[in-house]
Amino acid sequence: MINIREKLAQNGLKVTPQRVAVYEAITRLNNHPNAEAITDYIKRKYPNIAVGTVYNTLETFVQKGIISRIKTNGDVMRYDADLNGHHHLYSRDARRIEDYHDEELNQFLSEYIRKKQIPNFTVEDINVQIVGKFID
Amino acid sequence: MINIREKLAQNGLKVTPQRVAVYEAITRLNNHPNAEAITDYIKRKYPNIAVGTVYNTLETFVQKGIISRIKTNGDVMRYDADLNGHHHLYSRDARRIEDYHDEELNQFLSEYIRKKQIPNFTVEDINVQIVGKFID
DNA sequence: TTTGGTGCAAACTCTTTGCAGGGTC
DNA sequence: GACCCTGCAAAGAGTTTGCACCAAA
Repeated sequence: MINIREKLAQNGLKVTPQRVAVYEAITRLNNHPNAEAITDYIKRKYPNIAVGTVYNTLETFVQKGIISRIKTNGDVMRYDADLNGHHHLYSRDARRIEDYHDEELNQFLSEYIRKKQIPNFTVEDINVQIVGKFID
Repeated sequence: MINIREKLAQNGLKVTPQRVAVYEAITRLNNHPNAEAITDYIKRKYPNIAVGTVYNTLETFVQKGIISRIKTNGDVMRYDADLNGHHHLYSRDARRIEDYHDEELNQFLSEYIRKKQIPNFTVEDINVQIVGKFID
């Protein structure tokens, strides 16, 4: 869990209530929310926040590496505040996305890919999507 | 390489020039094209095809399992006609997506995940996204 | 004749952008 | 005051939908 105020400062970004709220919304919601869910959440506390601000903030955060975008089926953009290497479980339609932490898998994959040496490509990150059915 | 006419028939879909064209566009372009690229490609041959038709067709194909959607950063929907288990190399901004075939990796992953038994989840498919830099 | 499927255009959703106002160093 | 950030509203891009027409079984 990072301190968002410090993180903003480190990146030369002003610490504003909106930015803090956006970051907190993502961590609290922790369902890899989209911009709408984030905005709704924040509006409970700051009813005046503008969607434009939310989108701008999210984009800034992604650029600075404070959060990351999660790959979806292309319908909406979704965000993740957890930057520790982890993977995701997807429902078939990709509406539901949950974390899958597996250090053993991480180890194996980075080692495997390092050895494999993909031609004309420099690997920066490896993400596993496990698609299937959630059983509740 | 499947025979699209047969495939359509098997799925109770009428064999129309548009449907065949959409399928061929995806295989020919083979850059995991979006609807726009597919439409542009088809228009060279059938200038009258409607975008609505392309979208409808793509959705139908995905539902029937004739093609699949590729996960993106949420900007646009992109499609893949190759249903054989394979993975993808992504540029950081996810604009460029290339195939990564690796049977050894497939073997390992399906075996690994099978053994691992993720609670409350039935695995149907595993996809690895390798994010990094293409060197041309 | 009934049932899809297509073209066209309008509608809708999600995201980006321009601009005026406000806060902060 | 210069700069950055925000709210608001409009614009833009991508996708979906409704409807009339057409073609094939």
